[in-house]
Amino acid sequence: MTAGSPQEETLTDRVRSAILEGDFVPNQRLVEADVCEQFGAARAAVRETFKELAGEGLVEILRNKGARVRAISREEAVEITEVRMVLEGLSAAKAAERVTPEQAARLREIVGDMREAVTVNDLDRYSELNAALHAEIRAIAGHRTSAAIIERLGAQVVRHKFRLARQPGRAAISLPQHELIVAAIVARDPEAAQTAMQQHLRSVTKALEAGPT
Amino acid sequence: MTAGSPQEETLTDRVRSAILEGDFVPNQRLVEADVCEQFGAARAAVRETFKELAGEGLVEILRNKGARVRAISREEAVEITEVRMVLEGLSAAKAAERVTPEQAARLREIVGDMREAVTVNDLDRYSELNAALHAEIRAIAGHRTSAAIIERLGAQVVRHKFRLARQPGRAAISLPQHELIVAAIVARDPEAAQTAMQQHLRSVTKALEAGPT
DNA sequence: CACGGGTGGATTGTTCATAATATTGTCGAA
DNA sequence: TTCGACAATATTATGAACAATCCACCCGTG
Repeated sequence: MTAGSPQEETLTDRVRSAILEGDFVPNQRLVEADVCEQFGAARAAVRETFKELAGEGLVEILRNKGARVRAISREEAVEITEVRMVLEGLSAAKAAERVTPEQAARLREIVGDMREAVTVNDLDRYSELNAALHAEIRAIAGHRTSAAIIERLGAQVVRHKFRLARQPGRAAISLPQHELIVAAIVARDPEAAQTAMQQHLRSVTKALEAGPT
Repeated sequence: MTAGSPQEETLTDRVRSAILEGDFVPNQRLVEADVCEQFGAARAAVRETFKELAGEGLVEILRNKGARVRAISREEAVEITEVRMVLEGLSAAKAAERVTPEQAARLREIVGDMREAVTVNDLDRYSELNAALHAEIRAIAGHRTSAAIIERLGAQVVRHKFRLARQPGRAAISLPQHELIVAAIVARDPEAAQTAMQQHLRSVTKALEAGPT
């Protein structure tokens, strides 16, 4: 998870990336033979990959009908964000307990960059930094169980997140929330960190519910 | 999830049950050929099953070395319980928002049975009712995402939970906590339900940490 | 007796062929 | 024309065989 062995990229990773990159769109059928050819793999391997990704919630398998990219409804995206809310809250609390001065500096640095990205209105960069900040907090928390689940859930809602980041004024709203979170962690205040993170994601939930279908 | 189609039990389900029942013990190697014979399945199917269960965290696969039942350390059990803490807290809060009078009655009934089980010192029954109560709360919450994760995590720690339930006085400690949770849900007080549930699981974490290695 | 290397058995990883199943298109009758 | 049964096709599910890899044991040597 942190820095696993540099072994070759597995087929599952490649197919997952393809889904995340949008090479396969939601509800698209994944015909085994086609995927085989596309990735130069055997059918058995592809089948195993589908089962694996089904466990991650990225594809769904219908008996005798094959696999397809799972489409995630807005309701489900809200549920997922609610779960992330409490898990990232836990993560933030743990991070506040364990943060070192170096890590604190790193957090401040990221937030500083976010602030700048907002002023120059660079949404892509802001989104990138947002992901980096959350990831850094997870790393500081050192809580593998929650980190793994958060990442898995995050993969399921990439599409929704993407659209969300493009809502006008979204960055301006979330920036102060991020500042609050980092401030609490740096101050080593677990409870404040947890509530700050939860409020941040609650606002994401709200935005999702208000957004397009 | 709730009452899916009555289709035949899949191989994955059967192997998962075998692990949960203890037919396979932690760290036991799962040789493909053996499992094939034992369940009368083909190797390809067994392989797929292993990949699937690996995704659920029940088995681990070592490249070119096969699969084995994953052993969960006490530290990991604590982490898992921490995650369950916040997720079941979310679940309890949602349940408090949505509970109907009939459901409230059912909750009270379960707690009543728990109380009785404690007086007659029937630990098995208490453990059973405990699971039933938590499941009922999840059902009331109607939050599939969190329910699925909670159940997956619960499967990983069955062994630890089993030992925990046997600690002397454990039931006497957790009974009032359960009463508090149900009271909050019945009173339709989400925040109280959430904190009550979190405190309950926090005590489980404590007990785990204090328990045997 | 300790150590290194090689060899044989066991087990996994991969490929291909075959059977089972669902879907789609076609034809005929009302 | 429209509906239903039936056949053709596409796709998945299963099974068997082959190749690659790892592991433990054994033997020879210093």
